[in-house]
Amino acid sequence: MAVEATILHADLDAFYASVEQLLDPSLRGKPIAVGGGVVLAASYEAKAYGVHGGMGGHRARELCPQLQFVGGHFVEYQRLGDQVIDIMRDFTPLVERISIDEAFLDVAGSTHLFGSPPEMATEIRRRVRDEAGLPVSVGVARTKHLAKIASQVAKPDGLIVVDPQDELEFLHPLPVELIWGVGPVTKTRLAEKGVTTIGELAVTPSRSLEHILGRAVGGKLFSLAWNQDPRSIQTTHRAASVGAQSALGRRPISTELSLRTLRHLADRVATRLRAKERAGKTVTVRVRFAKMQSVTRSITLPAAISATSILAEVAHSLVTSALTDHPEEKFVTLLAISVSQLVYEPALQLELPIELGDEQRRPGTTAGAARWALDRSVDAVRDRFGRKAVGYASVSLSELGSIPDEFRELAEKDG
DNA sequence: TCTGGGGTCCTAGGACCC
DNA sequence: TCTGGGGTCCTAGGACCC
Repeated sequence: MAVEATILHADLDAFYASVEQLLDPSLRGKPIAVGGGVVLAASYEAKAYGVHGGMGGHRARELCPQLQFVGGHFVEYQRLGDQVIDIMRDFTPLVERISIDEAFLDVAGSTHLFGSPPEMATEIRRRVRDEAGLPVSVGVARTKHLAKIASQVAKPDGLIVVDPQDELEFLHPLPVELIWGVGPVTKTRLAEKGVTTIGELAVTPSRSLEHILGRAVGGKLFSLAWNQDPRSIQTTHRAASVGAQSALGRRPISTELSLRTLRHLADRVATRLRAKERAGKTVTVRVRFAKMQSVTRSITLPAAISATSILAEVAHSLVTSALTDHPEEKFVTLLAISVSQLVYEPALQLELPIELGDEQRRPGTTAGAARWALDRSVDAVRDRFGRKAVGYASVSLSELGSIPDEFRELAEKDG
């Protein structure tokens, strides 16, 4: 029996920029960039000038003087992203969302309802265009890996179906960097060996690839070059870590800056942990110095934590250790906190309001539990009255960086 | 190309245990 | 006490993804 291509990969085109052009018709057809200091997303008109996500705003203006920078409508991004995913769920429950604007679908079980996979892909594209007003590219293939490559090749606003008997004909002429997992470093290492296409990769002995790239990467790339991809659609996933970071420009190292920034980051991370009813045992900090080189320090604690103040203290001690090891560094350009080794930690039912003093006086209550209880009460207040209602420290965002918090919640980098 | 934020996975050495 | 082999956890770094 013939194997069918039933995996779809759908990817909204230049998502943030497309939303801005949808909301403001005067921006349509023009080169625009979402962001400011850094380009978070560029419209296809801007990409034609070489502008792409992650690029500094200054450089982008050099490439495209008439480039128009627009602010972000973050609530709209989330709403439209959700709406598009909901359209996909009308075709199958087997939807794996991998970011705000991208998802895999397995439609093997719904062909009797909606027709062939290419017909479903066409209908999804039509509905996303009609109902959400956005262009979306779709790849259809037998494996996730190939479906994703097909959607990238289909961009912008296209559809590519790879029949199972044509897989290698489609795959082998393409450049290696289209493979998921091949970035600039791997691309360069392969190019040094004369390998630039997936077909050339496929005929390179896998032992040789493992020697150049390491066992895992080499073996994986060899398999993917022959379209061996056993991954299935995963409809649920739980995060393995929760983190936050803050770019600082170029600041002289000081305890004051470290404490204030870490307090803010710890608050962000711990609040999200508690919202997920998670706590973590391992705390990792990253310190980036001038010239962009960074070091990490981590510690695994005997118990999982989710309290803001404990996290801030642990992070501070780790950062201090990193700075002590690098006395030659005079500037820090970024600080980051991440918590991993997560465990489930259900929220206790607490009576509000909580008096911290009472908690501490209660027999058998540790200081850690008291702080945790304080954190929970702060969460509750914020739920009701908004984030700004309660703050641990008077750290304003303008002091920490130019990117508003809403940007931090949504990660997209295209181009 | 002078760089924002949130993640995943892999490697490698050392500690520690059996 | 010149001494093997395997497994697991911890830590630090790096490549990559969206």
